[in-house]
Amino acid sequence: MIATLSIAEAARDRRLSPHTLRYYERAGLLDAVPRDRGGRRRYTEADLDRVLFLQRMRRTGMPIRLLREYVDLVRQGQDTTARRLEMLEDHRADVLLRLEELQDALTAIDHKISLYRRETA
Amino acid sequence: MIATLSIAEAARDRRLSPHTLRYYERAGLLDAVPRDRGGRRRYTEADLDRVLFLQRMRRTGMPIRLLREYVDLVRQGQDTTARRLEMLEDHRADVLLRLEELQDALTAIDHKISLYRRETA
DNA sequence: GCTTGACTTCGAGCGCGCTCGAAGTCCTAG
DNA sequence: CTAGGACTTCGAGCGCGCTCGAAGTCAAGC
Repeated sequence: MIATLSIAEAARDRRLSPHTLRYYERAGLLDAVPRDRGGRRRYTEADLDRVLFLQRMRRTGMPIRLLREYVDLVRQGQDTTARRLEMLEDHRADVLLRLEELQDALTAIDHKISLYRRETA
Repeated sequence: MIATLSIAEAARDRRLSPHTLRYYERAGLLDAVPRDRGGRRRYTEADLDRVLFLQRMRRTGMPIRLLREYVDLVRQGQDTTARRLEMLEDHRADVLLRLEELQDALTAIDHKISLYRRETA
């Protein structure tokens, strides 16, 4: 038998709150999480993988709305892969742009820091 | 005489809205912008430089609250440079962290994209 | 049987960063 | 003198992504 996790365990595992896990489910980002006899959620490895994916996308700025769209496509099955690929490529371009922005800002910050260091010394 | 810009010009120049420029001023992020006889703002180069700085910091996720704190330190003068340096270093660490996150996500996205490409082909 | 505590659903609330719109002022051109 | 348009202030509103709390349920341990 495979191990499943309670919401508290899953939350600890993925370093987010049970509130957020329920919110993601409500928001349509997780397929109906299986329940035990008492109606409590039992997270499977697949659920946790999905959460990991969501976290990565969220951290890189993909909005919930688009994530829901993507997840809906996954639910609709095989013939949506082209559209999903397109979404991933779009997001990839976004990430590259933000990488550039961060690099640019890093340069500026470093410049300013070195000015301050000189001044303070 | 040095050129100054109206709010519309400044906004165009910095690619943000007049609303946002006023908001930044209200939020204490810009020193009182000089006005013409009619009470309308005239942005100096120094103002635009400040805006550029703010934009860079905002784009890299520094909250308005911290920016106000920083700007307040600038207003307080020379003996706050140590604290300002500290803030910049803190933010720098943040940026590095987010760079790592982005890189990590990029790898994951690329992996997923290549899976989709294989599947679609 | 009773308590405890981790869970459930639901709707409301919050902090952030704008974004907008109403109402008024002022300069310029005709 | 008038109309137009770009500005002003002010407060309210909005979209996002959680975050929280109330009220109820359920299973386990004593």
